[in-house]
Amino acid sequence: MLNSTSLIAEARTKLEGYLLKKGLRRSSERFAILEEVYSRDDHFDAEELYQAMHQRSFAVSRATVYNTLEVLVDCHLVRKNQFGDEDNTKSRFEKSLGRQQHAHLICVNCHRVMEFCDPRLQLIKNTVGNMLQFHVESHSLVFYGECSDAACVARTKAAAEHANLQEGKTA
Amino acid sequence: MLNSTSLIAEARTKLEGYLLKKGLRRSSERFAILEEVYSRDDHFDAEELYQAMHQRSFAVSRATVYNTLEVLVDCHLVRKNQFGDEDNTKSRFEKSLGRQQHAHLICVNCHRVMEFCDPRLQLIKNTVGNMLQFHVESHSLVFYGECSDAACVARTKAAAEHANLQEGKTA
DNA sequence: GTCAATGCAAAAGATTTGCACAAGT
DNA sequence: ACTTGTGCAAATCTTTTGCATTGAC
Repeated sequence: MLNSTSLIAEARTKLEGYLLKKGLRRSSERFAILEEVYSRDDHFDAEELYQAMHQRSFAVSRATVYNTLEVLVDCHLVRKNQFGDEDNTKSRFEKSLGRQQHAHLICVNCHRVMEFCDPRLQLIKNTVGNMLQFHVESHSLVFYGECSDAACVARTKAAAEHANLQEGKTA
Repeated sequence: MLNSTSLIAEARTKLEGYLLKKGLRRSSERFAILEEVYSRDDHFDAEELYQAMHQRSFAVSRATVYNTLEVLVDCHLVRKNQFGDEDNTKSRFEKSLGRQQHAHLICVNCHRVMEFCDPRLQLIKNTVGNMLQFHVESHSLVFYGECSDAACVARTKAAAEHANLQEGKTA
């Protein structure tokens, strides 16, 4: 298992190789954004990354954030997710180097994101490719449900009771 | 297996029951939209539904389309999907009555949508719920890859050759 | 020096919202 | 009659784009 220091070093090297191969420029913004991405362990959106870069006093524009995230996704240093939970319109990103593909669990109440690996998914992937003559490149598996975090459960229960009262009134 | 005539009848009945239970009104728009949804076999977005309603000469506003789709999703007559392919920002919908949950395959080249069922997914679902103390309500499994449609393959191959030329020039 | 990358602000596209009117209860 | 649903247009939110400037090569 790689520690986070060598992980970022490996990521930097990989990005460098990719940029050279593609004839893209090794701008300081690209490496600074990579640094920020690899310093985080969460599933962040473009705006959060933008804000974090500003707090880290390496201010980049939103355009550069979006542009660079696309580059990082292209060279497989970042994975892009579309979780269809509360905010169906924005993408969430995570670093990918040294981390195997995993499923995501989204709590429909508190929007917490959890991760889960299951080797059976790989078997399904193989079957689907063969059956439908489809060359599978990647996948996304998301489970939606209710997490067991105490605060979330309490909040949800209270909200449900409130909703029942409302329903009782109108029905 | 239900035919489409009885399917729509069942859907209408179910919607009626849901609206009554919730104290919502049985507006003609809601039933007309349900009708349109159940007459289709594809994965459509809100705008396509809006346009279809206008061609069917039952003009409804976009606001009503969005509002009604939410109602139909709530009562499980419609499923809402976020496929993160070409258009990461819009949702695609499909009727759900009488159709089991399935995985989707999205061709990254032509954006064709295919469906696929695998019982092993259910097993994963059970495992994940138990392991992480998470009550799974629903899921979304999407495979991205290249389909084997002749026209799509030819188009993609031509595009790839063009891209290689470009890369050769700059690198 | 050249051309791609950045920053900014404006544009675009999907969805939501506020308000006046229509219609289901 | 009462109050929710609808229609319209404006607002919102994320992401993309155009253009002038900066910086990597």
